[in-house]
Amino acid sequence: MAARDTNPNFMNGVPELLILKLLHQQEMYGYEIVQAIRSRSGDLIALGEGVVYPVLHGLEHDGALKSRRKIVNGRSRIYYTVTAAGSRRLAHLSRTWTDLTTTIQTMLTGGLHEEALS
Amino acid sequence: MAARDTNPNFMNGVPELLILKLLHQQEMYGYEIVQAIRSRSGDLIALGEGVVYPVLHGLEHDGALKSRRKIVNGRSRIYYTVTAAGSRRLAHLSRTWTDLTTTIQTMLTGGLHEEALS
DNA sequence: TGCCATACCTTGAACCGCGAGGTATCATAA
DNA sequence: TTATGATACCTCGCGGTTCAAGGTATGGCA
Repeated sequence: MAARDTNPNFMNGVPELLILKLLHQQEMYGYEIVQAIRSRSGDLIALGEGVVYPVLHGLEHDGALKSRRKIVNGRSRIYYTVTAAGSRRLAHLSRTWTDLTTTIQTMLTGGLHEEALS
Repeated sequence: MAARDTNPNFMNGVPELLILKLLHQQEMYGYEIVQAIRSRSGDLIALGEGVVYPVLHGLEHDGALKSRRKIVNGRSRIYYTVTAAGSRRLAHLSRTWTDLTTTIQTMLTGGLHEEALS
């Protein structure tokens, strides 16, 4: 429910971004997402369940995800998939994020139109 | 005063990072920093004074910056420079930030499946 | 005189991510 | 049998950051 109109509140939506991306690649359930993010990032990013589940619920509430219950090995899992709206949201978030980080990275390395530095 | 031991709290410290970087390049004062960030980022990043000044004070309090008052054209300015501790802090932050964003970018593009469009 | 740019500052609220805690089932080990 | 750990879901409240909005004061200009 953010929608900051000035800055995109910087990197706040990273969990949402990663979750949307994963689900865009394949159907997954919450607990699986927690571990997938951890392992695919080489343990650099470790989102707790207290982060992932609320994001999942929020995205579903916004119509970006849809879910279905499935029983596997006697365990109940809730699988999520990305809707068309979710895909759009992912594309938009992804682009914003890339623009922002690219800009920052440039400021960190290049600095500006002045390279007389060592 | 953060010092998240798990995740580096993602991108929270971006204002601090940018400010340290600018001051590492040259001595500047608060009002100037606000405009420098705005212009050098092509208006993509617009930090308000309510963000910049507190960060400046916090960094000085932590010994990462030192300041001196200077009168220019009858106007009082507080110029900040980076201390040795500040340089270390910048190096550390910068590295952490780059690692993190690189990882995320890889997760975003590494999918290598079908690609929708813009 | 009035207005805008400069230049500093603080405050309150909003927001987000986080850890801690809670429930329940299944597999394995003691 | 019991107990421990992994699986799998969930919520609550704290804390840290950012933000807009507001406040003070001076200088330049019309």
